[in-house]
Amino acid sequence: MRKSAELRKAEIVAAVLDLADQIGPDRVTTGAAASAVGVSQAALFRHFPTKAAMWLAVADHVAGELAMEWQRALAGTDNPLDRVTALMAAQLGQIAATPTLPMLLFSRELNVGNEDLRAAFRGLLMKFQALIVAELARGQDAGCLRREVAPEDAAVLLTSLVQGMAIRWSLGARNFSLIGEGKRVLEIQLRLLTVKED
Amino acid sequence: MRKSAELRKAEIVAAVLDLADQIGPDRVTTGAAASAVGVSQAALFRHFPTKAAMWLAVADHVAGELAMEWQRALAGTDNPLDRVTALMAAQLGQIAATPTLPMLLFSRELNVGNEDLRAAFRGLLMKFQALIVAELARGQDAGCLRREVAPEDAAVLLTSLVQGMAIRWSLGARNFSLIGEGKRVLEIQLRLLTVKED
DNA sequence: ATTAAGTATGTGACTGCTCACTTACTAGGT
DNA sequence: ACCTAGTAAGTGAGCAGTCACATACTTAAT
Repeated sequence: MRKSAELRKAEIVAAVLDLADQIGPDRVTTGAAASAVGVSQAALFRHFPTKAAMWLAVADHVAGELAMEWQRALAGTDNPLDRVTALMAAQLGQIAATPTLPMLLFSRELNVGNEDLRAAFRGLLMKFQALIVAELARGQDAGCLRREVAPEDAAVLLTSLVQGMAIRWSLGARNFSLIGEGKRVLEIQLRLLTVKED
Repeated sequence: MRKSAELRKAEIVAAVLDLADQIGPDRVTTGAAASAVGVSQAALFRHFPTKAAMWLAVADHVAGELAMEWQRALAGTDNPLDRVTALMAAQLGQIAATPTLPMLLFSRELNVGNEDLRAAFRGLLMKFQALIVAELARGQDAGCLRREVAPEDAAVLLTSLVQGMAIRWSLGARNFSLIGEGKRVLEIQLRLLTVKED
C-alpha cells in the first residue's frame, strides 16, 4: 500500500514510540519498527537516512506533544500555584502515557554518538524548568510563596520530584500510581514552599 | 599470567565498572571487558557462566561499596539532621565516583530479562530510603523536624533530589558540580523540612 | 625430592545469531 | 516518461557463548 511520505513518517514515529514503550527503547530495531508499521525493513531507509535520524524525529514529536500539554496546563488558570500543579501533573501524565520517556534519557540510543538527540532532550527539560521558574517567580510576587527560596532552586526541587517519581515507578514497584503518588507528594512539597498562614 | 579465581573475578568486576563509566553500561561487551583485564574473551566465561551473571557480580560489588559508605556516613555523628546530610553526601559522592550508576538503572542490561539485577538495585534504593526514614523519624522525635510531614514522604523528597541531581548531571551540563549543587539544594530542602525557630 | 595425576585457569578458532544499512529492481501515480 | 514508495536479497560488522586444547598450580604417592 502506497502512502505519502509525510504520513509514513508519522506512522513510523508513532510505531517507534509504541514499540519503545512495550520493549524498551534499546530494543527497537529497524526491523521491528518496520514490521510494526507493516512495511519491509528496507522501506524505513526511504524515510530516514539513518536510525539516529529516526529517533530525532521521535524526539521532535515528543517535544511537540509536551509543549502542547504544557500550554494546555497553563491555559486552565491564572493562579501561579495552580499553574505549577497543572504543569507537574501534565508532566507526570505524559510520562505515564509514554513510560519510555525517562528510559530514553539513559538509553544507549541517546547516550552514544547521537549528541543531537541528547541536546534535544536537555532542551526539553530546561524549557519545562523555565516554565516552572516563571510561575514560581509570579507566585512570590503574589506573596503566596516563601521569599527565602529562589525560584530556580525551588524549581530544581520540583523537577527532581518528577524524576524521582519516574524512577520509582519504572523500577517497577507495581501498585505504585505515578500520578496519584506524584500528586500527593507534590502537595506536600508545595505546602513546604508556601507561606504559612496560621 | 595465572591468577586465583577470586582475584580475577574482582578484577573483572572493577574493569566492567570502569568501562561502563567510560563508554556506558550497554557498550560493555564481553570482549571489551576481557581485553580491559588483559585476558581473552573466552576467559570471562571461566568465571561467570553468562554476561548477566557478570553484571550481578558488579551489582553485588556496588551494593557493598554503598553499604560501606552509608555506614561510614552514619558513624560521624549522632545528630539526625547531620546524619541525613551525611547519607545524602555519601550517595552523591558515590554517584560522582561511579557515574554509570544512574545509567545502570535504565540500561538495557538491567531492563531486559535480568530481573535479578533489577531486584538488586531496587533493594539498594529501598535500603537507602529506609536509612533516611529512620533518621528523619529520630529527628522528629528530637523535635528538630516538622511533624506535619511523614518521614516516608520527606524521604521521598530527599531521594528524589539525589535522582534529579544525577539526571541533571548526566544530561551533561558541564560546569555542573554534582556534589556542590547537591549540597546546596539539599540544604534548602532541609531548611524547609526543619522547624522554624525564629 | 621427584614425579605422576588431577584440577584450575587460560586460549584461539569458531558458531550462530542480530543488526543497520545497501543495492538492484518493481509497481503505482501524474 | 518519470518520479516516488516500495521490495527481496544481500553485506559486513559485532555479539554472546562453545570447544578442543594448552599450560600453570596442587597434591599425594614413591
